Amino acid sequence: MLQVPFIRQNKALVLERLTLKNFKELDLVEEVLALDDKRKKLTLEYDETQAKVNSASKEIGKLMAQGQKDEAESRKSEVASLKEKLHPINEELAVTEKVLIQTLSKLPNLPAAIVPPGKTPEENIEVRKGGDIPALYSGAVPHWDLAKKYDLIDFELGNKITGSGFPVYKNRGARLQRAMIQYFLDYNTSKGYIEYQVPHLVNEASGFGTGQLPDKEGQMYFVTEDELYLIPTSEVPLTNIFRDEILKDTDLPYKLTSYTPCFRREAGSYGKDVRGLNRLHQFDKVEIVQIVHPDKSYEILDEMVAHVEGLVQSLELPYRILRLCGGDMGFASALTYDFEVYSTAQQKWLEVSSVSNFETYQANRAKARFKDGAGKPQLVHTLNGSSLALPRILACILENNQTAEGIQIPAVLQPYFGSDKIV
RNA sequence: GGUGAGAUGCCUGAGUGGCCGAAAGGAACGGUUUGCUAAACCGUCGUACGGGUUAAACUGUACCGAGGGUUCGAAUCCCUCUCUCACCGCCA
Repeated sequence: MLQVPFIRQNKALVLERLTLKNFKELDLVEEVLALDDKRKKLTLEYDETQAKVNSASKEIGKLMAQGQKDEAESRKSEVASLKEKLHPINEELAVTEKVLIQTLSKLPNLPAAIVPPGKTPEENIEVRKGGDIPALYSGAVPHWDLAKKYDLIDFELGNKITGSGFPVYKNRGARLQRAMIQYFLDYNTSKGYIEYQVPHLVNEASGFGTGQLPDKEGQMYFVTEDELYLIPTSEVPLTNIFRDEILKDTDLPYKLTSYTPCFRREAGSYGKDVRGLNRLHQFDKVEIVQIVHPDKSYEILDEMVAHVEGLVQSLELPYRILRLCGGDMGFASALTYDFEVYSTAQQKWLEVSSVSNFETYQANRAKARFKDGAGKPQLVHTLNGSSLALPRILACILENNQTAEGIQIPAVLQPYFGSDKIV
């Protein structure tokens, strides 16, 4: 959530930045300010009336102790009339506060100064690229054919057990997935990230804290009976570890990593985008999260991008790093870099990581704070990134490394996989 | 799932209607003492939203798991919910 005092002091900037994010409901800004004014007015009114009640009550107590019953009774009736006023004020205040939060929640985060303008993925800016796109082997086929040929993934079996988008990995396909998880986690922990295993279902407060709720409700699977959501990414449980916490500034930054499956409904996706491993309802991902001092977050964002880049490079895959334009960014993000790897057999780039700085947007929703030098609570900045999402990496390894003799396994994965080739 | 007990500040823990935003101890932080460490001593040690101020000081309101109720007045009494613990049942 944006902070109301900030909106108040920087209204023009807020409107300009929201426009860059291709946000249309600009009237909401004015609405938020009006609601906040109303909230303040009602708060004052309530507090003043309640103060009168409190002091009268104290006096009644004294009068009773002194045996001045008549005087006490008259003060009682005075309090009663004050309380009649109090109830409606209180109710209106509660409604106003609720609507304020609801309205404020509809405003996305403001894009950082260096976010390029644009509405579509075509307008993202390529900031770096690396690796060579290999010449296409003459007998090359897409990964879904390779998966069948080498008996690595059974898509039909997933259809039977659950539905489309829930593939079954088997044999060396399953082994390769496990090898990647292991390697990615080891890579992250070697750079100071603390490994976590977190719940795969979260409550509503957690969904709100990271910005998935209420807006992206349809993206998450919901377990009605227990009112829990299946996580769309481990960002949600990891970041919510810090919800309603006041941290010590000397403990910052917190660096966390976790492997979890991720569940996404992907309602409305269809066609060739969902072929094979390209877009799934359940997939595996290793995530990195940092909780940092506001002064350091952009420096740390760069550090995280470099961290993920090192991981992609070690897999020897052709990649590019994009700075997302305003219109392509996520709701809660202030600046996002996407990593894409090139799938030779499909001849297209596939997103395998998204690294973002949320500044105080999530922290304000989750009330994640630290005590600054003066001992005052201040919102932290939160960042996260995939390191990495597995299915598309798997697709690219299979497609790019295929030869007539089989599929070559990247050197860094071989110790985990137990072999250098799939034949 | 059943039965019983409980939920107070960073922690332990007192508080059963007004003097309680909350005793006491511990931890932590700052300082004094000390050759260093330890000990001792002094001080600080909630959050949110308002008012106020250049900023402070100061000040109002709320919060003792959450929500509601009784009362002039609630941490304290009542109701509902959530969670925790113990025992039983079931079970990886």
